[in-house]
Amino acid sequence: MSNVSSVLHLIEPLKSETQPLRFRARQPLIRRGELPTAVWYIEDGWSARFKLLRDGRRHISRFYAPGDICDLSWLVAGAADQSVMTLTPLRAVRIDRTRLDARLRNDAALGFALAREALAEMRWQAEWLVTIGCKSAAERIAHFLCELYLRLERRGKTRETSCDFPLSQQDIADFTGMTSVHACRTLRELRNSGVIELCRRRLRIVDFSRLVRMAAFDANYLEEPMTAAGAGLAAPGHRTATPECRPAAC
Amino acid sequence: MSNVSSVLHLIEPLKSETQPLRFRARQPLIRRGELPTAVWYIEDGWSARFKLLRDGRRHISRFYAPGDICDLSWLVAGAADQSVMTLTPLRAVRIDRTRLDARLRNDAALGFALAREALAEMRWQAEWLVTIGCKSAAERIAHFLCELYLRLERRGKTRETSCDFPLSQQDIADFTGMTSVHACRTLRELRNSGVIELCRRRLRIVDFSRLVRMAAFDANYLEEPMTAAGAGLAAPGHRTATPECRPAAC
DNA sequence: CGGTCTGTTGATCAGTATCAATGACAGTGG
DNA sequence: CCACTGTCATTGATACTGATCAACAGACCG
Repeated sequence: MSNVSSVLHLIEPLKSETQPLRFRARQPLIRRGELPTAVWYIEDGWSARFKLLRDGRRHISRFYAPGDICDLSWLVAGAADQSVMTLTPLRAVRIDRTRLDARLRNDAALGFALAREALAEMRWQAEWLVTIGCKSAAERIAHFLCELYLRLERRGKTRETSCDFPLSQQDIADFTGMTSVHACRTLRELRNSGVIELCRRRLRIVDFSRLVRMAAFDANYLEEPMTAAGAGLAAPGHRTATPECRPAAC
Repeated sequence: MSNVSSVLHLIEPLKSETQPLRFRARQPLIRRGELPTAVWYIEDGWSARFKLLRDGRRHISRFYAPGDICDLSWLVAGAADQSVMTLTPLRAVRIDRTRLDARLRNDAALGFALAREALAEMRWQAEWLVTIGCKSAAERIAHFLCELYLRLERRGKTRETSCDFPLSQQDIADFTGMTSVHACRTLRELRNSGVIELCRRRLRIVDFSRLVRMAAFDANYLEEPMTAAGAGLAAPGHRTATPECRPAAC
């Protein structure tokens, strides 16, 4: 993902065990409140970072797919404030936190790479905040599928136009902020309209450009035209601000 | 904010200008798609990071208050993917990006501090994702007010139990993912129930503990009891998972 | 002053949640 | 091999949160 010196490359010598560890599905990798002693480089399988509220509501704030590191935020001191559990059987390499932490204090290249990685993650989260914050159920799910597919494609984890998709509708719902019932209906619409196929834990993107349009998604973040100044054109309606910050709707 | 060597301390020698710069209210600090040439240490005033969708929907993903750096994510290469505009008149110190970037490659302490800062920001965003993703309008606004007050308190920007609050209801709405009309009604409920006072750009927390309860907020992240294992107790209803990840509702 | 923005309230509507029931399927143990 | 169990996807009926539309008053500003 990074260009010159990725975190993955730099932490290579820190892998504690020669053999990656294996976890069964639906096992906790960490529980909220625990102190992480390591981060995991995920070679295979999926997991989810989530939080439970007292009344049972659950929200998933992040999925980890093969190639992800789970979780960089554990490198700041203190207890994990969200839990992580595997969704499928998982194979992951353990990277000892103490050793990584110690090296970070001396190795500028590693610190730089880690900062870059963290900042990139921040950008992704900021984008997803916007999606959760103001898009419809259909847009949220379409956006999620676009993004997921592109992420897996960059890692060579897609075949033709399809990829593994081990998530239940409950998982999708908890990630996109809706109920599983509504996720079900929304997915059905997407399938009925012919933009995706989804069965037996496999997702196939039939019409990517249409999915992108349905998502109000832009891989290069093209949503906002940002014409030269956008000035001089006021937007109508309640959601209006001063001209220089509110280009006209289109 | 950090303990030993904060970013703020480390970037001290990088401040490009002796005098901080001033901006008027409602001016763009950056527009989406532009290449940032500096980050800003905000001494006084407020601003917002946001994104506009084609149809005019706006979502604010972050407010910057005095003491914040706007924005760390600009240190990764490439164009800004969200815009930032001032909400009030602003006084900020310019920190040249090229110089910061150059120093980052050699200075392990700076890289470490920056990484810590970025990771802390990630954690905040992940928490806010949960809030936006699964809480009610009243909970979201209450949560926001709790958090804002605590953040300002840490920086000594509160007096008694009150603080400046220059945000319009439209700003609050765009941040918490609702309409300004609904934000208005929700704020009114909070005022009517006597937990806050809010007038003439000043917020007063009358009953903090009740506000916390209304927010399902926990400053120390206490929402999830995370009893020893949480195991053996299945939760009812649609939003159910395996026992080890789903402690009973309460 | 006259325009613009903000806060406010009321009436109505749409999107999504909730509740309930069912069928398909996988895993388990007798 | 088959009943038993639990999970998951699905559908229908209904309820409710929050959006939308409309109108107006006060504050602020040129």
